[in-house]
Amino acid sequence: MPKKNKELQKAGLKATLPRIKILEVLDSKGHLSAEDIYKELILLDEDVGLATIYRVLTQFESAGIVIKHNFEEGHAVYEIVSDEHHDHMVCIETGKIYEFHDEIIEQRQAEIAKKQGFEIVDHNMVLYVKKLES
Amino acid sequence: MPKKNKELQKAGLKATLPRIKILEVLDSKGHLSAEDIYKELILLDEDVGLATIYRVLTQFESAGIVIKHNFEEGHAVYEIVSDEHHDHMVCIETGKIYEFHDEIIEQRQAEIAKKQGFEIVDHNMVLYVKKLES
DNA sequence: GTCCTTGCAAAGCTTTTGCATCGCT
DNA sequence: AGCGATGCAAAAGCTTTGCAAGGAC
Repeated sequence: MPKKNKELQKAGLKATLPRIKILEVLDSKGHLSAEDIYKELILLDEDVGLATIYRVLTQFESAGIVIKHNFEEGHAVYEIVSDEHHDHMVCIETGKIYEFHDEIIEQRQAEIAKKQGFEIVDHNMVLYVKKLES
Repeated sequence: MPKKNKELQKAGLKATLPRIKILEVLDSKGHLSAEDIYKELILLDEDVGLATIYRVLTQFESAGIVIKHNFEEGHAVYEIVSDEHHDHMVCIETGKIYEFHDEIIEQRQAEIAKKQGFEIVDHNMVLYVKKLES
């Protein structure tokens, strides 16, 4: 449990209650918007201001603790950075988010960039899908 | 030149001056935000309200005339739909947008979705790149 | 003439910021 | 104690909407 404190201190951030709670919620629930986290914390009887959540998420992003995604719903969603990179698949019927990783695609992307004289700094790939007829 | 009128009528939209002008600007300048188009039209001495541009772009999107992209700059950018699908590469140093298409990646994406019991409805792939050291 | 479109202003949403208070270390 | 962090409320984008006036067919 003091693991999260270490994580925060390593990033130069004081281990405050709001920050720890936000990390915990992200850990257990995955892909959330600032508002989602806000509501989640209210359910847990933790009174954290929405502004604080935005500030903390921005700091976490700079520290490399979370990634911010701009899927297309008019708001950003955040997730904890895991060891291995992955991309996302969003079901347009259920809104559920699935993760996947494909080395062949990653390699092609690097080649494509290189062919034009670039190197990849980051990338973003989202597949919008729906269940196949059964 | 009456080509744009036909295009609009086919979509069930009256061929009004604002709509024609917006199409022309998108045709010549590529990837633009609503604000970009607004400024561009002012330069051309065409007085079109920003709200109209948003409304027209939304209609164009529904009609399949333009695509809306949510890159990550806090605003959407639009481009005319071309015959062949393509993805984007954004240079983080210059902000320039490059287009590319890769059949191998497209196939992998379809396979990945299928393996999980889904079919792809749409997808979004953006590579953020920078120039290789020369 | 009818119905769709437009422009302006106002409202809506997500996100950011100012400032006094509070809380880690 | 000191300085960073928080909360509230206000402000700042981008985008949407209501409504009266204007334009296409």
